[in-house]
Amino acid sequence: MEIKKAEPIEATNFIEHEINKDILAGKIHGGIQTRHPPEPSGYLHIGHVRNIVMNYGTAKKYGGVCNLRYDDTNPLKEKQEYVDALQEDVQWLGFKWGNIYHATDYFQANYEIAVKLIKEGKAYVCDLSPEELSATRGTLTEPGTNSPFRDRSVEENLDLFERMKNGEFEQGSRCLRAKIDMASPNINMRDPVIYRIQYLEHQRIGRQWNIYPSYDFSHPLDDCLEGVTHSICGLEFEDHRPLYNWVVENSGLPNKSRQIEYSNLLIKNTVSGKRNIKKLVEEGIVWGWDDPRLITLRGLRRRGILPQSLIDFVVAAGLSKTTTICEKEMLDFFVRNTLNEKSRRVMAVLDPIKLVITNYEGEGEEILLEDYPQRGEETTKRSYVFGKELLIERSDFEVTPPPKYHRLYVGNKVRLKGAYVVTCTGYDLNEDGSVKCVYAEYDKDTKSGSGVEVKVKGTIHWLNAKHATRVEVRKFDNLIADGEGSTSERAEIGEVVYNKDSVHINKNAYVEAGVDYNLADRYQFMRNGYYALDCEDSKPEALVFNEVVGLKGSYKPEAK
RNA sequence: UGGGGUGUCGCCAAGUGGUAAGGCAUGGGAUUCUGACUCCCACAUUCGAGGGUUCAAAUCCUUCCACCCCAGCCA
Repeated sequence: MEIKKAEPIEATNFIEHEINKDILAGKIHGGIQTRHPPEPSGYLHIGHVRNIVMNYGTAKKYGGVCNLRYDDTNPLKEKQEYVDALQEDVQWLGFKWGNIYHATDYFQANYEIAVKLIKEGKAYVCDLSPEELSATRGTLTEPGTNSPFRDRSVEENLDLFERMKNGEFEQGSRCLRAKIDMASPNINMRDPVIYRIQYLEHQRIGRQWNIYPSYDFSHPLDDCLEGVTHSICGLEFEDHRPLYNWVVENSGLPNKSRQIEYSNLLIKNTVSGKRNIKKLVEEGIVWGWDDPRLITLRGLRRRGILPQSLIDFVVAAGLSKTTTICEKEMLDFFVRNTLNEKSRRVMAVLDPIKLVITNYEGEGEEILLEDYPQRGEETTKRSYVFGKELLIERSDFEVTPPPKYHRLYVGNKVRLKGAYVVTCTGYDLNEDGSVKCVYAEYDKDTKSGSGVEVKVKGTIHWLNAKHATRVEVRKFDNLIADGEGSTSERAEIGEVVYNKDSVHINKNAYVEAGVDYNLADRYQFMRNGYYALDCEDSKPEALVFNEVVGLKGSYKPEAK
């Protein structure tokens, strides 16, 4: 891959400002390099999109490269399943990595640097148990105390570390610690553990290693080894930065990567965070990682949300160091925006009532409907059948219309999308008082495309009762955290109540006959910004539609 | 009560001493064969609060307040 020598660009966020400063200060000798370092311990969700956009996007803007690196230093949590899914999801988003690396690729190098640190007296093997170690770490307000093993000789440390590597000791019995400062006000600097013993089957390298470097040790090293110039990560690592720098400085590696932190992106009242989502999956509260009620990439995808919307949303949300909790409406806007641009339109009726065109004679006639009206003249068209007996949306007729209602009521004219202008003449009621059937007369001169202009205030969508396919429509709500307040905004599991009725199944919806729901295409319902789609993973007859797209600007009877 | 961060419109967010960008949401209007889209117009005399420096401060100093993160051999 061609890598451009770093030059300042017009900064759109504080990270770019920082990078520009580094370039101007002459700290960058080649191109900009970043990395996307997920731990394969779960599926990607919308919060990760910011990280992905930052890393891949920033590298791209500078003409540099972003590599994908699996941060697989903890076999306990990681699975091949997640490794595979991660790549698919990043590709689905449309980002391209330079190379794929694994933290495990650097285990030998990490090990050698650890040995070097031991030789320099900067690391030591500690025999304290995890409990003992914790007890000597001190507290937030009190300093820790030195380990009794802190001043072991280099020879003894070397020997012990070698034997840890060879698997001679029990898990948890010993660890390698960096010798920094037990009195540091920053707890991360109180002789952090940099290697631990673990006899676990690693999803990638099996039982090759008995010792595993910790994140704090391997991450900065891997960054430097790989040539990363800027290691962009979450705010939670901010107070690890001194340790990051300590490792970089003491590694002896020529490339000095710099860590820059930014805040995470959350959506208000949604359950976010890999750990939280995982819990929902494991406890069976949702169907899986791709449950459409979830904000995982796969969940959003099954809801019909396109990757472009997510990227646009994240870019629009900007970047800062304050915790970003966006309202769902903001995401909705970008979802609508992309869908509006890309979806193929199709007529559908979610809650049907019959409309009879009393003066219509004959078996029916062909009409043409635009597939993509947003493309203007470029659009393809499909053929559909107009007839005597139609289905319309229940909400498109009112017995006693509220003020400013301009759809169907007795005496009112309305255009049937793509077909004729009709005048409502009457209706039948069921025994329970609900509307059974609506009657109307059509004006044969008003066919769409005929050039005859009739001013009507409403246009409604419809289906031919004989040429409509009954489909199951499922509506998914975000699985939301309970109510207001900072705790629930963060959507911590265990502290929140979930909306119970988050899936709405409507088996009485209809769409145009002949529409192929196996296509990986998006369809937009006729009015109100409802979108329907088939999703690859769902059953062919299942049509998912998402309310996330909202009902912007629809008729509000309460508004005068 | 230790350390590290953050506080600019209902929600995001620019701004880095020269007199408050933009997006979402909202309200109003135009247009419309989707009450969608599009298009106009409105929307912070004020930047967590109080002091101070300066001709001039959201930007500098200072005191205070609020919230977030850190005591895994997790990342």
